[in-house]
Amino acid sequence: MGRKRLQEPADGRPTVHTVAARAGVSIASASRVLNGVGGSPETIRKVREAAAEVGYVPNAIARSLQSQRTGLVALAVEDIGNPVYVEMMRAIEAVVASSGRQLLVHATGGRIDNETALLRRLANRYVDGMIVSPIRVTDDHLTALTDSPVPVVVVGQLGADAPIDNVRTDSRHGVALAVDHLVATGRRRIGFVNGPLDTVPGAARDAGFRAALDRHGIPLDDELIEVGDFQYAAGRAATERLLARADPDALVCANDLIAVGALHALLVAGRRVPQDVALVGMDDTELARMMFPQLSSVSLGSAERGRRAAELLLQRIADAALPPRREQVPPNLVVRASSAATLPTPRPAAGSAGPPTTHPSSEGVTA
Amino acid sequence: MGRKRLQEPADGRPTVHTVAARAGVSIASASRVLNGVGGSPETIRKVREAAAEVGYVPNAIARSLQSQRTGLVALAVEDIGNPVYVEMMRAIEAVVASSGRQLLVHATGGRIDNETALLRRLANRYVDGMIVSPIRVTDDHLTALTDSPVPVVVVGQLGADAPIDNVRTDSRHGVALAVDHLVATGRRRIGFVNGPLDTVPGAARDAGFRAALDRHGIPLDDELIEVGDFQYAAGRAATERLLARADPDALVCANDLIAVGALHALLVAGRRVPQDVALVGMDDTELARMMFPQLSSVSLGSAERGRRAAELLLQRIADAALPPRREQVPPNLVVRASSAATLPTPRPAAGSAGPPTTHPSSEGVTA
DNA sequence: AGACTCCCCGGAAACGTTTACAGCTATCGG
DNA sequence: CCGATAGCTGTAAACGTTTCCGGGGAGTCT
Repeated sequence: MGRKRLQEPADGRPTVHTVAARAGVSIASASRVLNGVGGSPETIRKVREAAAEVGYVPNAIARSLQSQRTGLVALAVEDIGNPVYVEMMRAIEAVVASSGRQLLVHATGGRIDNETALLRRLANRYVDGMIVSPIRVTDDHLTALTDSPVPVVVVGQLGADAPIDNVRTDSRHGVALAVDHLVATGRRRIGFVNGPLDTVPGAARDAGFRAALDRHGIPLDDELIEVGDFQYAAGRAATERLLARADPDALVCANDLIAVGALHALLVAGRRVPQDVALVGMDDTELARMMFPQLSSVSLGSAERGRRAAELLLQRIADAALPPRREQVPPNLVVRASSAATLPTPRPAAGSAGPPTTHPSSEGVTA
Repeated sequence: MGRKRLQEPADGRPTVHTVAARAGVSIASASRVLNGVGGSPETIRKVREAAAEVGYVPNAIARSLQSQRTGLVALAVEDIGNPVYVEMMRAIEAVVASSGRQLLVHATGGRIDNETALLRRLANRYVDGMIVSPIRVTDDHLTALTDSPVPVVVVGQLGADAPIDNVRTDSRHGVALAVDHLVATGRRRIGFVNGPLDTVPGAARDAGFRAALDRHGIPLDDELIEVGDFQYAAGRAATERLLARADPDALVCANDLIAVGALHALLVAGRRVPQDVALVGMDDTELARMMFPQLSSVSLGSAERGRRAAELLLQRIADAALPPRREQVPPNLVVRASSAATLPTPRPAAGSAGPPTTHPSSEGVTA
């Protein structure tokens, strides 16, 4: 039994060679049995036995090299602490795990160079595919996306013509839902706390807010608009600035973190929510339900978008020849205590673009 | 120039063979140049040029197979939505990234089988090391940990004798800090909302609470103790149950999510915080600062523990022969508005185990 | 009984990289 | 002028797996 090459690595971990030698079969047979394809009952027994005895576990890297797939899928988001991404991640992880793959998470911090570097690194094939949710999109991004050698799915807006799988929502319309609701419940001095205007969601929400006010014939008051970034602290600070110069009776916030900051600022300033100021957040994360009062929020279907993105990605991994697809998840206003209709003269909604679907709030305000 | 094997893969992506052929050198020379080791000026030029022309990117998997390291580090935690793990993850990611590696995140959902499966899967070497923060520890765990073929660092308590790198805190003492503080500010009917007692942190915190009351000579009232799991909803429900049968003047919660749930329940029940009930959470996550009033919380140094764990792991990856180490991060009470001393007869702390270090709260209660 | 089919098995190639080894050239010192 | 040395280069092995292919044995059908 002359063996051609060293079969036992110095670190003593068993390989398929070890198992084969011990079972007295060829590595080909061993491999076949271990993969459950073929093998006579006798060899199956011998190989299984030998594998169990030496505690054989196949090496994932060697397998990947051979099969040209790693079983890994990456997700790149700006901020892993933002609950909206947590929800998205959970949904993605569920789909990815059910396909027997694992999820690799990158936090980009929203830095462009970081993101493109990540995309370019895809070329080394450490991962089978990637889901990315950029908040800023540059040309550099687009080229990196289009000539990525592994499948990429984008969550969020993208240039209309880019031939890249893409699942988006309509946050313009989302803001409109919020404004419609506030107007319908009698609010008129509606403020807006947004994220940076040079981000895709920031710009879309700004446009949505202006359009919605316009549609209701409410003149735009720049004093009622503030901008920070998409974080709690910025939301709170922005709201403090806004309150220092204006007196809103309602506030729309570009995401839930900002809304939580705004709530804090409002309460510190002695405003009652919703009696003095109604508050509507965006993303409808679990954070909205944790607050007191619970926050109304426009769901942008983050979990659903995540789920769809993961499915698109898996399909594309399975078949690279698929045409690029684009899916859209509609926004959906969830009304809770923070914008309950407590103004003296609430009027029924009129002329709003489609009746907002509302989930019943689990609780009202306890006065 | 007869070539021995097919050099151009069907998918047309360049390999080191492509580059070598194009540059007119051997693959060994090409590899050497691309790795920046050796090569004459002339070959360096030719190879660099050829690589640039074909857009060569080395294949990470093949490299891993050869070098026996993947450049990946895994983190397994129960719930990726819990802000305490987000903070820990951020710290770990920072360390890991600065070593040129990437972080792979697993959510175990606290299910034992899930966790041990993950540990056993390590045997296939898809990752260079792993940080795991189990909330339950079984014998199965321990054996899986000890005979893991790749380095593992545990964040959290572990059997005293287990020869595994381990960074822990003293949450018993953490609870004591909270109780001391509440007693010192005049509270006597101190309730406790804990997580499951069959988890390591749950058991430790329970023991800490009982010991602290005992130390202060306060009789234990089982009516004032409730148990849920470590989530917001459970904390809220548990607090509702507690309030239905008892009348605490303070509440210690086993983590911040529970504390947020408790705050919600208290406010819904019409109790003022901190005037009627003082509230102290645990973990000191950003959530504590987001609430109104801001929550006092016992920091267990999650970021610090994460950072240390990552460093231990990297060191062990570099040198497997290191003796097992154990590090400890002390808890630290941060007092904020939710437990401000507003009772009529606050007395100074006496006999408490070491003066609690307190960060000044960024704001008081606005009455 | 012979031919054909089916299945099982082992050798060897392949995935794409790094690297030990040996051969070669050129330079330098004696 | 010759031997040693240093530096570069190419061949080939190695990492651990899967899979193609050809050979052989057993079973079946004609």
